[in-house]
Amino acid sequence: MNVSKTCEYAIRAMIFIAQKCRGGEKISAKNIAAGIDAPIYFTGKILQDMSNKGLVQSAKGPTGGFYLDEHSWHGSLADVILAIDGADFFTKCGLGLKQCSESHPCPIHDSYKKIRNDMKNILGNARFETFVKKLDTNKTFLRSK
Amino acid sequence: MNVSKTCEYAIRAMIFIAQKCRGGEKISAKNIAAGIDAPIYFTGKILQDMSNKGLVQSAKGPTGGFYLDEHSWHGSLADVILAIDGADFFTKCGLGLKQCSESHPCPIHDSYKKIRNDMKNILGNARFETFVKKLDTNKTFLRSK
DNA sequence: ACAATAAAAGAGTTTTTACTCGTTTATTAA
DNA sequence: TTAATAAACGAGTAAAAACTCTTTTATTGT
Repeated sequence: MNVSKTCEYAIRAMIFIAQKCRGGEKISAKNIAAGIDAPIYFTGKILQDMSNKGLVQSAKGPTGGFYLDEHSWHGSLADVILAIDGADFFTKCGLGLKQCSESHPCPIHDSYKKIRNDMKNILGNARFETFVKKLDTNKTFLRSK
Repeated sequence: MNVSKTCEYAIRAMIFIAQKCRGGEKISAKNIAAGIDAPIYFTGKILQDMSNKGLVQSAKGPTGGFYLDEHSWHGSLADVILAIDGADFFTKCGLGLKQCSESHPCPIHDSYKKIRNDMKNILGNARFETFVKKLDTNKTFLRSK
């Protein structure tokens, strides 16, 4: 999974917001950083970027913070990766060839295509809503103990 | 596939050497770099490292160069990744959590484990010998047109 | 012995990614 | 109407990854 660290933080932040903000509540960058065990200022920057890209919504001032509108709430992990890291994850050659296609394939083209399609499916179907319940019941976690 | 660019070059170099050196011939760093369309000095450095790690064999002087002994020849892509990038590729959490296990899993632990196991299998069974024939007959390529 | 060849070694530079921090702007509630 | 709060913005620094280049060492064929 060649996602940047930034993107990992973004995904964790996204899932965390989804969990915490179902009722329309907002949550601050500080609390998000704490909740996902990520560097605070850096998390702030990432959230700013995510907000610019429409992945999350934000409001300034006291009672402000980040949240998800209806549309964002239904998004998937694939959306985050695409927005943060770009299309490379879904399109780039497994061996880094600039040119790699059906008609000019690298040696691992076929097998890599297969696992990548699996990833595409998994990530595209991994909606934020999906994760909330297990987080609530402490069956899954977004940070270390 | 979170392999470094260095590792991509290493894999391509490895496959290239396998193809070119079946009869015990040796091939220079310069020719390898050309054959896989990689920066020449950098390729030299990577080969040096691969040689130190026993992934490839080398000989100095005229008629010298890189080649594969019996053992290296039977290696797999997984071996290269492990030697160059370390175990992270095969073990690290998909969301970058320091602590992620069956008993303390991240939200995508299970689905990520599945694709990672697929990758493990594919990469572990991808022996260099496997690739040679298709390269010979120009059905696959290690560089752009 | 020596010139040519090629890897090994060492010490860089450049670029990208990760990460910080002070200042400004918007919003709220007292 | 002002103090407090929180995001937005700008301009950084730090660390890691990618990449270069010169010098040294080993080997070969002449």
